[in-house]
Amino acid sequence: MRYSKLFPKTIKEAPRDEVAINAKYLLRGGFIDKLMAGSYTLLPLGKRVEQKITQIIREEMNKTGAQEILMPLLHPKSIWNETGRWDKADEVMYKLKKDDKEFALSFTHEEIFLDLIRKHTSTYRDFPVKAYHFSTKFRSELRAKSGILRGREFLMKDLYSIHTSQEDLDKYYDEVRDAYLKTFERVGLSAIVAEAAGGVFTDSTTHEFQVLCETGEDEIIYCSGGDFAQNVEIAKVSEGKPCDLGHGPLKRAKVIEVGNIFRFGTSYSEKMDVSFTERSGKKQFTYLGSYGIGVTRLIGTLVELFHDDKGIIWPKEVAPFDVHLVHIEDKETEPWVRDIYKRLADSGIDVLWDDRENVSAGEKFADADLIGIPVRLIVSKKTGEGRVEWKNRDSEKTETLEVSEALKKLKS
RNA sequence: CGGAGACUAGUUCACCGGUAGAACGCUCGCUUUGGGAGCGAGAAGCACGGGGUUCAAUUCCCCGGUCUCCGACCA
Repeated sequence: MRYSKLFPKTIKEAPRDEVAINAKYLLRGGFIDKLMAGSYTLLPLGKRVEQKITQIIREEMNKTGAQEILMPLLHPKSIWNETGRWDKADEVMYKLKKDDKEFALSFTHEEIFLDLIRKHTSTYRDFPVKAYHFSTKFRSELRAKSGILRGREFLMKDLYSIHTSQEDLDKYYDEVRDAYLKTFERVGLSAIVAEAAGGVFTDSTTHEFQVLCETGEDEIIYCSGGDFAQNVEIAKVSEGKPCDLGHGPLKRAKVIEVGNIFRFGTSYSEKMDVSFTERSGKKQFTYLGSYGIGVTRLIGTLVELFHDDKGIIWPKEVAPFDVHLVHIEDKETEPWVRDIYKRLADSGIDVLWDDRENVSAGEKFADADLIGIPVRLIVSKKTGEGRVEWKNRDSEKTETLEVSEALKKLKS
């Protein structure tokens, strides 16, 4: 991709009042655009990061046997009345009325998934079913804030699973838990699984995936040995107490919640009459689980965690491009950079080539730092024909390499 | 929804009771090219909306809107 063609360009100054680091850098870098508080467009760069994350999640979900679907966002009032959540979740739901019919914009999909299941299953042989989708969630937050971390409309991956027994649900629940940890690890985050309350979703205890971050809104009490973590909202112990397994005192820390998993048992199935015929011929209610990962929030979290005073430092796995190729303008060197770009692209490397003319070297460096692609390659008179200067975004060290060496290094 | 701050050029800001300035960005020309380049020329704003005070309001006052922060709230 030629940077000269990329829409839009970076912005030198962040909007005046913006405080959240993720908002500042994502807006300045041209990853997102704000329509209103809590409502953002993912621009091409942001969309690329989202696609990288989405693909990782998809791979991990598929490994658990889940299948990808896409459920609607506009829901009739009737389906929400079946579980009583039309009234119970009134605060978070966006509701609309048109020609005397009432609708809600989706803030979750348990009801929709259960409706699917009751229409398309009948016997125990049809279970379990595991389906997920990536789609927008609408939540009427009292106050949208912290940039992309708390929007009124955001992208989420939600997975639903339905089983014929609590044991089967529990087994899959643990599987998803591991898949989530793997997913977060792959995008560059180390998540802590914490016990929490279920809010409008369930009265039973749930698990949240929390990432340590000073700017987070949640707080957990946890053991650094990894055997205990609870959201402070339900924690019955306090920091400083020794943990049971002797890993030293419990700590209290600010965190960002990037995912969560719920076990509903038969509570929703009973209300919606989602049942199956078991071997004996008897009718039984099904067991529901639901599991979410906030995709847009994940992008914001990565920026909060991985940046310096010049810009973003994307983990390799989710960076919008593999390489930021910077050409320091010079007629003589133009064929060199053209050739190098082609060689990189032909080897399947995603390259953002800053081909702008009449833009100083300093400005190109500053933009490269802001955008945060992990590897910066420079082509100039100084590097020489067929050679590039390699610099990792997270280091000050540079080295000049033959293109073939750089290619080898990129492939490894 | 309560509290605080803000709203003036594309952006960041300044000024001011007498209808507006800078920087950056943008356009054109020349010159430049290893950390946000230089010179010259140019385009660009009825000052968030509405009301009030005043001879005169972008400026003071009131109402509304929007944004940011704090709080309450929260998969």
